[in-house]
Amino acid sequence: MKYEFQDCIGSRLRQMSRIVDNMFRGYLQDFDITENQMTILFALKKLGEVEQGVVGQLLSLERSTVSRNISMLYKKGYLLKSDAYRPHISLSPEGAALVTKLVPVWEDIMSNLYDKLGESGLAYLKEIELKIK
Amino acid sequence: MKYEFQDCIGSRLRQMSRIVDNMFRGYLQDFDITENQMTILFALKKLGEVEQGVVGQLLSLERSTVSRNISMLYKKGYLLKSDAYRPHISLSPEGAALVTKLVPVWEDIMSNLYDKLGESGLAYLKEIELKIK
DNA sequence: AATTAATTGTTGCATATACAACAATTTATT
DNA sequence: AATAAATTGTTGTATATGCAACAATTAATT
Repeated sequence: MKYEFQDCIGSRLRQMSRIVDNMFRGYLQDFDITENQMTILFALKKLGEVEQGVVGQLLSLERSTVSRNISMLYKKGYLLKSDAYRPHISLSPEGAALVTKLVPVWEDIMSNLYDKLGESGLAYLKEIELKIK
Repeated sequence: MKYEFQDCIGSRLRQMSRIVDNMFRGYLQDFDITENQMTILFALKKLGEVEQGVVGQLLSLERSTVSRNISMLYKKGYLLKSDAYRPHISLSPEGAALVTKLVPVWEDIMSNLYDKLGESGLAYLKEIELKIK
């Protein structure tokens, strides 16, 4: 056997993701949203007005997943949606306001993670990301 | 703003995990289990006979998640379970046989990922893992 | 222009995950 | 030994994810 079970890259990425997500959740306790939803709001802040598929493309999320995530954020009032078959979505004023409120919290999380990872850790992460994508 | 949204470590780890999990799923199409379930079977192969909490500890999984994951694998017949309140669980003969069948497939996946990541990528991953845990 | 093909979004179904509340058991205290 | 405290497992609820099948629309062919 070339590798040991504990080397499994899939398992380890999943675990790291869980650990970091747990940390995010701790910081987001007082907010109406989850870490995934925050990611989508941040993405839309950058993207502006787009078809929802663009979000999936950017985040490697399956169509159906995007559909439901968007739907939830829409129900919460954070999104605008044109009423075509493929509606363009964008942040509502409430969504934009929430992003503004979230940014400092997110920066705290990032600082916390930076303390753990260091400059080299960030560079390593970017390397791995490039190679995997 | 110190960081850009696309630098978000949580979001990026989640995405990398999704991408790699998708790849795993492709390889596991002909098997009766998911990539998560495979991880647990592999863990039990190493652990032997343990309380299920040990699995959660090892993989950073919440109690309730472990409970349900174990329950599913048990229903599939891959686990043995003593009938105490905190039963000791272990691989059943079927589970052990499945692990044996899975190993070469898993090695293929690992090779594939190794081709992408290289020796340095693996080292980077380990570094990040150490720093985050 | 009409038909065919491809794309995009939604819904049903299954698994994965965490939190909260609870139940059962084990460990500590007195 | 009896009671209190801590630990462990389960179940209800909510979100996250992907696949398959379908519907609606758009793009391509003829």
